[in-house]
Amino acid sequence: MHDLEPIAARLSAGGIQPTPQRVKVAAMLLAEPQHLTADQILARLRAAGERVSKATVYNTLNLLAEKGVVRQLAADGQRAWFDSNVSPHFHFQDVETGALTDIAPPEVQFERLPPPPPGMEYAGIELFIRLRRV
Amino acid sequence: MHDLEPIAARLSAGGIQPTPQRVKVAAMLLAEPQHLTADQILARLRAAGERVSKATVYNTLNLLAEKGVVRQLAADGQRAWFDSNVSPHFHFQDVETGALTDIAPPEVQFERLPPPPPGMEYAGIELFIRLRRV
DNA sequence: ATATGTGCAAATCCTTTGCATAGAA
DNA sequence: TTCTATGCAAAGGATTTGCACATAT
Repeated sequence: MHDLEPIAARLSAGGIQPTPQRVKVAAMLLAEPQHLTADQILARLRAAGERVSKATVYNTLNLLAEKGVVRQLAADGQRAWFDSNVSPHFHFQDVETGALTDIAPPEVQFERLPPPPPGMEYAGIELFIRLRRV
Repeated sequence: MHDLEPIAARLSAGGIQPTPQRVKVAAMLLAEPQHLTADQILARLRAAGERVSKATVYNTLNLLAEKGVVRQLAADGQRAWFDSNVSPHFHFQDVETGALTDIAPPEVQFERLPPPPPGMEYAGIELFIRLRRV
């Protein structure tokens, strides 16, 4: 793992103290556009020889999501998925494997969306298009 | 709890053997348009004096969802939500409380949607508009 | 010094499973 | 009878928590 400085900078920019563990967790997810669970990230860190605890991985991912450095997805009712891409976009999901694929924003255009109820405002839009094999 | 006959009929129509427990579980959810977790349904059944086991509630809800009698939602990464409304519609979700509210289909119109990838077909669309207090 | 972060194991929450019993076809 | 459903408790997976230790400010 290299190029940790820009990752550390992104954490700092998000108001997160860039500790070595946090930078490693963030770097693993932000390495490329992808969707990973906490356990997958932990496994990859371990496989890469890094020593990070499970608690720290969870703490860090929650913190990153809260600060907007990564995006947390509710893709299934069982576990949280973390998306390295925080710009607006949508997802295909294979109903059989659970695999997630990005849909670029121009692929989805809304002709109409409801106004938020009184006293509320939009906090985000999550669109999943479930796919099955033909 | 009354009017169980039409519920039993809906189960039969869905190819589900309408046992007393299944009818009670289904009746509790289908009583009105609502979104409930398995545990909420179990608690309400118990509060109503019904004796149904947790395993049966889970088994039944999974079966109902599989057969299309109810709809299962991945509204958060922690637990499954069950929706009594199986006709196409979308949801608001309060990011703070997790509460779900229906959005009627005409409120959302898509000007454009991506075609499914080769060899795949649409299995459903799930749209959550997250809301926060202003 | 004082705040904050980390690691471990235990605890918690949600869901499924194994298996004996009960009920339906 | 024979197949299917139910209930209980135990097991399982994902996540959080408590607390002592380590690290940063």
